[in-house]
Amino acid sequence: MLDLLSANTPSFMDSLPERLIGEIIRAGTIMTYDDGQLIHNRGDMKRGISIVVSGSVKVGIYGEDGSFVMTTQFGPGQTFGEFTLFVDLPRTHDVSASGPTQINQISAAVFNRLYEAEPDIARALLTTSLIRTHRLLEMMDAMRRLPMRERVAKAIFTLTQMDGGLHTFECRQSDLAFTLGVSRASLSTALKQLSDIGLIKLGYGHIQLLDTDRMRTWVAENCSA
Amino acid sequence: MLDLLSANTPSFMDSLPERLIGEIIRAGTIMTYDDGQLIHNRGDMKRGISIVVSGSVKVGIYGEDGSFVMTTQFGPGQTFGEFTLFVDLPRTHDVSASGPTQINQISAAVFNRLYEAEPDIARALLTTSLIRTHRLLEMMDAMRRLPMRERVAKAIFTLTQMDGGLHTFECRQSDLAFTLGVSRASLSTALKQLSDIGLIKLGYGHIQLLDTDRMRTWVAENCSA
DNA sequence: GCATGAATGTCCAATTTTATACATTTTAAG
DNA sequence: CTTAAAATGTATAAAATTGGACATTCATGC
Repeated sequence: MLDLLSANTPSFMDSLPERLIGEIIRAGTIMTYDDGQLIHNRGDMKRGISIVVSGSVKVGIYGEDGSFVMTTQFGPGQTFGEFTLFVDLPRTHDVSASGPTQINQISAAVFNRLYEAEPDIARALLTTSLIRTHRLLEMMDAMRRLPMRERVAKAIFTLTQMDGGLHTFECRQSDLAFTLGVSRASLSTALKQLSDIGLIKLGYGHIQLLDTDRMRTWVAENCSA
Repeated sequence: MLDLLSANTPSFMDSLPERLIGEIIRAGTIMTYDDGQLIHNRGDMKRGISIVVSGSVKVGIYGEDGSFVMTTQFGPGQTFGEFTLFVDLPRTHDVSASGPTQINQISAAVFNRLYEAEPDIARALLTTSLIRTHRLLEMMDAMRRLPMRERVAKAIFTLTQMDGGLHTFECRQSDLAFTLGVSRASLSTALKQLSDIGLIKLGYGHIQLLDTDRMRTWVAENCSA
């Protein structure tokens, strides 16, 4: 799954103390969605927090023309929509199921009771929220400051860091382009360049990181200062 | 101040219950900085939370060539660096004082004691963090999906929403361009277009929103779907 | 092993954005 | 009123990115 926003970090459910996990599960209703089915609409004001139980969701925005710009994808244990509980703002994204998916939907009223009684819920949400902000800031600065090649290298590095240093990851270039919000043509060119430098090896349906340390060094040198 | 990240929203200190304000102030050390003085460096791992007491700070990233891409500017009551307390990640940005500025610097050790004892601190941080994430997502999607003109309109609308519907705001086009991370030439063109549509009126050192409602409608129609 | 659909590599023209430069307008100081 | 500095408006060429097209390569089922 191409989840740049929370890859390689503990989810909300992971961050919760044991005793609260059951509480949270009991607090909501498990809803089932088919592949592609809409879960939330951008602009909605309805309040409530959603937690992925199984499957995954795509988070992004549909254009009038039906185009979809994806921001991230969330898997089991991750939450979305939590800001609706604390701030009176419309939802920023359309969320739909990617494959058969179960979501634990907790209403604002029920969640707030738990939230007030159990400080550790705020602490767990805070940790995941801060990590997301950190990632978002990194992504945004990459978009603004870095040329395509560097941006792509950084994204690949981030993605391969999950699963504790997996060296090859499965993904079609079109999916990666979609996740990064760039055209497949540009991505292909950038990947070719990284391949020429010897940082990665391109395959059919997968990308191989040749040398994690060299990549780390290269990203540090070319993407930070 | 051109603060797209938290304009028109309560700061951390605002969100804190009365009785904790004094605690937070006593927990840290007030540091004084001159205009332009560096407060934190991107890449630093040193832990601690910083709260603006007076003045303001510019948050962004310096390029090797000395260029600076600003992400946001924070004023009194707002925090930065809080993620270093919960996550072992390097700082994402360079932070420097904008004008004479006082910062309340609280060490990780001291802050954590308060944080564990007082759940309302986590709750206050969570609220501001979620608002920032919301803004960041909106900004990022604007960058990816919207043409310059729409992006600029949206930014102006966001900025004029503070102070409860101020209709004119002081700023040089070069500053606004800087904040939005675009060239002054592009911004100028976009502003001209918005002016031609009749949404804004351009002045020397200020921009006037002619009709808040029309602008709201226009932004809703052109920037959302 | 062959056929077929899927995925990749690459080219081009069109578009967007930038950097740079310079003319014009506005402000404020003398 | 004059003048200089500051800010804005605008033109041009260069650069980056995209969308579309198409040939090539790969994987898989038959």
